Amino acid sequence: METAWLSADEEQAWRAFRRLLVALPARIGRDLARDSGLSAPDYEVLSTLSEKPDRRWALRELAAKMEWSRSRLSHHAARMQARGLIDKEPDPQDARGCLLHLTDDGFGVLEQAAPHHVVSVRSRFLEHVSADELAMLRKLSTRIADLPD
Amino acid sequence: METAWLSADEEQAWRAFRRLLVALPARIGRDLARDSGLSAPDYEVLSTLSEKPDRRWALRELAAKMEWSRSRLSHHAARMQARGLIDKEPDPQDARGCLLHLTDDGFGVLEQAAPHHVVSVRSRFLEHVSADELAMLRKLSTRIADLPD
DNA sequence: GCAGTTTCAATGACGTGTCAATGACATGTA
DNA sequence: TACATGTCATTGACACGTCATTGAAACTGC
Repeated sequence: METAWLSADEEQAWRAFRRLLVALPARIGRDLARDSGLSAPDYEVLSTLSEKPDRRWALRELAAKMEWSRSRLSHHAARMQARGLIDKEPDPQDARGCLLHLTDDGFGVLEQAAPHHVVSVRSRFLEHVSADELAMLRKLSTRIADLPD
Repeated sequence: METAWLSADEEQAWRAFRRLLVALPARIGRDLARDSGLSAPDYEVLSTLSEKPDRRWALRELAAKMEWSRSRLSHHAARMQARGLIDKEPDPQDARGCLLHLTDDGFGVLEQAAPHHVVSVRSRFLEHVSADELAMLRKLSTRIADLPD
């Protein structure tokens, strides 16, 4: 296209950053699948559920916490339930709602997965970033992610 | 899970960065779909094809250039062909291969899309990043993306 | 209490990406 | 030349995410 609407610096930085945006989650996701048979979304659901003492969370609240749509979580929870990682219970507080509950199997899979995942995040990312860079990246990420949608 | 295997700083930076990794492409992709009816992959295919003077590129070469699998590009090209954005021609150099060719319609859609997309990238990202940050982000991105898979 | 509105989870259609398998063709080597 | 191996695009099965819709239940104001 050769649109001159980004400066050369901006263009190159944006290109490089887009490569990272694609490559990093792909690599960490592949590690996770290979090591534990989980997808990144699986891991996110399991680890968020495990933060609650009773391993139970209302679907709508879990979706809000993870910034997922309820539809997405409903689909994903159905697939994870079919694999025995979580199960669903009626919400005693709200008959429209449901609770998602981390099964013992799901918790076991998460416990097995977590250390591998940490190694993956370190070796794919953290090891290659200085403390200064990490601090800058955190500020930058928060600033941009917090912009309105 | 409360795994203590990332320091608090690392944990927070990784969380913040993951939010960005999800939110930024989603926002820019939604802008693109709203403004031009294109997905981000559509835009990437169209703009890469348009870089060639004759708007033609062998599928395998285009896939390599974009770092896509040939399977992915084959699927995507079929959908884009059905919408009239590109068409396919036999490769005169290699009877196994095929050339993808940007149609006039596809080129028109790209020309209409490009300025909106640039505004989107600016307002969602570049405007909120200082020159120093951008330089650091570029170095960091290149360093990590260039790691082996 | 009741009607209108909002919120909940579920669902189906669709576009998307990955993986493994396939058949067509190219290439390298005896 | 003939055969083995590699590379090409395609295909089908599956997982995934979005959007629009649905029906049930909760809230709201009267």
